[in-house]
Amino acid sequence: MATIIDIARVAGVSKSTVSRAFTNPGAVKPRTLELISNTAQELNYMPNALARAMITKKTETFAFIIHKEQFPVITNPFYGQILESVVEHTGGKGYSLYISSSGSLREYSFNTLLQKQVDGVIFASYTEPKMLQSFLQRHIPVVLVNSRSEDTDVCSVLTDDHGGIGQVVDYLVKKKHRDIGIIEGRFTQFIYNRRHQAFLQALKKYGLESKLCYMAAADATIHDSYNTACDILGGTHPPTALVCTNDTIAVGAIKAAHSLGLKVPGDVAITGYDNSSLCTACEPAITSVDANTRDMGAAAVDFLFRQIEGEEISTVTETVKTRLVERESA
Amino acid sequence: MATIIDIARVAGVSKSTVSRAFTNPGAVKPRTLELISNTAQELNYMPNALARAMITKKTETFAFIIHKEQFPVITNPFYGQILESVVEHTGGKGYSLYISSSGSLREYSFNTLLQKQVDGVIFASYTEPKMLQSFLQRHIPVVLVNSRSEDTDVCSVLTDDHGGIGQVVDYLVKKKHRDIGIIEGRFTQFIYNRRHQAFLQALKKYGLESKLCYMAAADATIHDSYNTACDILGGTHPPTALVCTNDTIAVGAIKAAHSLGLKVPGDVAITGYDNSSLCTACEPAITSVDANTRDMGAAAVDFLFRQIEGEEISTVTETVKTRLVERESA
DNA sequence: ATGAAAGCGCTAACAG
DNA sequence: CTGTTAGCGCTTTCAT
Repeated sequence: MATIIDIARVAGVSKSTVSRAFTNPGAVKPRTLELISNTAQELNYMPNALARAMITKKTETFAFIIHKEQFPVITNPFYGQILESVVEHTGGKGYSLYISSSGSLREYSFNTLLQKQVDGVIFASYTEPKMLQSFLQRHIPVVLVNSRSEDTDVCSVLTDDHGGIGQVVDYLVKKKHRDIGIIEGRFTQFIYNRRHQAFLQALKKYGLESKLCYMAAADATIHDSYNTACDILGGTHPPTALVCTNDTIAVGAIKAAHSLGLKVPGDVAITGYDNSSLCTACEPAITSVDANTRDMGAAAVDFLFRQIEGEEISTVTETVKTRLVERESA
Repeated sequence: MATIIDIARVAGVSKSTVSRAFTNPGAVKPRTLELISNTAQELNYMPNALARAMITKKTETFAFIIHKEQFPVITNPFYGQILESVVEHTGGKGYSLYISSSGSLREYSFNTLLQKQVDGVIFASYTEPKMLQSFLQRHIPVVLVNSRSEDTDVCSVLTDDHGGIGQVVDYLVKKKHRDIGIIEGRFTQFIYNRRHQAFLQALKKYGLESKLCYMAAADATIHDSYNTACDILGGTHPPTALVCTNDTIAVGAIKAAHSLGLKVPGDVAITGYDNSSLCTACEPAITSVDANTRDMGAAAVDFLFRQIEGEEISTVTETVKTRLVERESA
C-alpha cells in the first residue's frame, strides 16, 4: 500500500507537505495541493488511521458494550433499537463503532477496547463497576444507557420510566380501570425499581393501590410471563388491567388471557413497553410505551462528543421522554 | 499512561525485554518476567494495540457491514441474529468487531474501515461492487453473508433457501395441500430469485405448480404483506396454503386471513422464514424455517480466520442447513 | 509555502 | 537471555 512517502517521492515534494495536504489543505499552495491529490489518486493512496492516531491520540472510535444478561444481546427489542440509533449517529460523524458484549466470562473484551484506544464508550444495561472504573481512570469518556453509577459525575441516558408508566396508568384510569395489576420484568435492579416505584406512585395519584396479588415479577420471556399472568388473571377477583414492563411480557400476558377465555381488552386490558415490532405482530395489537430509543441513542452519542470536546457537563443525566402508542390491547 | 519504556526504566531492563515479556514470555528468564509483570501491574500498564498493530500489520479487528436497505439494520430479524452470532464468535477469539451500515450516502464509512486497517470484513446482504473491490484489491479477507459475488473466489455464507423452502413445501404437501401460494419479500434480487426458484422447483417435485395469481411480491412489512395477502386470499378460488419468505410477511398474511374471516391453519395454512421472535408472539404461532443463524455467523467468522491464516479455501460457498419449526399456523 | 527532524509506542532482527 | 538498532506511517514543531 502506498504511503505519504511514496506520494512525496512521486510528486517531488516532502512528506510533510503531503501530510499537510490532507490534514490542513489551506496551508498548501493550490497547485501543490492538486499535484499531491492527483498522485494520491494514482497510487490509490489511503491514509493509515493507526499511524495518525498514534500521534493525534484520537482514534475516532467509540464502543458500545452491552451486558450479556440482556439476552438476546443485539436483537433485544430495547437495546437493539438503541444500538441502531447509536450506529447511525456515530457513523454520521465519521466515527467508527465497536460492538461488544460484556459478561462475567469476558473481562478481556473490555481490556481489548482499552488497548485499542477507543475515544469513548457506551455501556448499555448493567455495568460492572470494575469495568467502568478502568475507563474512567484513564479519562475515557463514558456514558451509561439505562443504568446509573455511584459516581455522580458519570453521564447517563435513561428512559423516563416514571413518565412512561405514568402515561400508561393515566390512560387506564381514564378508561375506568381501578383494579390494575403489573408484571415486572426481571431486568437490572435499577430499572426494576424505577418502574416499580413509578407504578405505585402513579396509582397513588388517583388514590388507588394495587393488591399484592396483582403484582408479580417475571423473566422477560413469553413462557414465564404466560405463567405469571395465568396466576394473576386466574384469581377469583382478577384485575381489569395489566401493565407489563416490556412487550414480550405483554405478549405472554395476552396469551394467558386468551387461554383463560378472557377477551383483550374487553375483559382485561394489557399494555407493553418498548413499542417493538412485537406490538403490531400480536393480535390484538399491543398498546405500548415508545421509549424513543432513537433519541436515547442520539443523546448517548452526544454526551460522548461533548465530553471529548472538553465540555464540562452540568446535567449529567438525560431522561428521554416517552410516548404512549395506543393500539388495541388496552 | 505508562509505556514499555516506563516499565523498562523502573524495572531496570531494556524496553525490548519488556516487549518480549508480553509477546513471547518463554524467551525471558522467569525472574525477569516476574519483575516486569509486577512493575507493569504497579504502573497499571496496558499495551497500546495501535503501536503494536503498526508493526505486526494486524489489528485483530473485523468489521460487519450491513446494507442500509435492510431496514431495520440491527434489529432486523434475520441479519440481527447473524450479527449476534458474529459478535460472539469474534469476541471469543479475542478479536474486536466494528459494526457499520452501508448505503448510498455513506461511502466514507467503508473508507474509514479501510483506513483503520481491519483484518477482515463481513458483508451482510447486498454489497456494492465498488466497496467489495476496495477490500479485495487490498487483499483484505472478505466474506459475504446472504449474497454472492461475480468474483468466484469470494467466500459466501448462504442460507439453504432451496432446502428451507423445500422443507416447507414438503410439509404442506404432506398435509394434503395442493393449491399453494407464496408471498415473496422484496429482498435483494439474489435472495428473491433463490427462494422463487426453490419454490417452483419444490412444487414441481410433486407435479404441482402455482397459479400466477397465487404468487406475489411484497415489502417485508406487515402492512404491505397484509394488502398483498388480501389480494391473494380474497380471490374466488384462493390457495389453501401460503408460503411467506419471512416472518414479518407471515404476520401480515395471518392478519389478512383473519380479516377475511379465514381460520389459520384451518382455512389457509401460513408459513414463515427466519424463526424470529415474531413466531411465538403471533397467534397462531408461526410455523417457520429456522435458518440457523448461529451457524451462519460462525461460518462467516471462520472463513475470515481461515483466510487470515493463509489457507487456500477450496469450497468458497457454505450453505447452512435449515430446519423447519412446526408450530400452529400450518 | 515547504522541508528537516523528532517522535508516537511498539516489535523485530541482530548482536552479544 | 538481554540490549541495541532500526523502523511501522504519520503529524508536528521549528527553521528556512
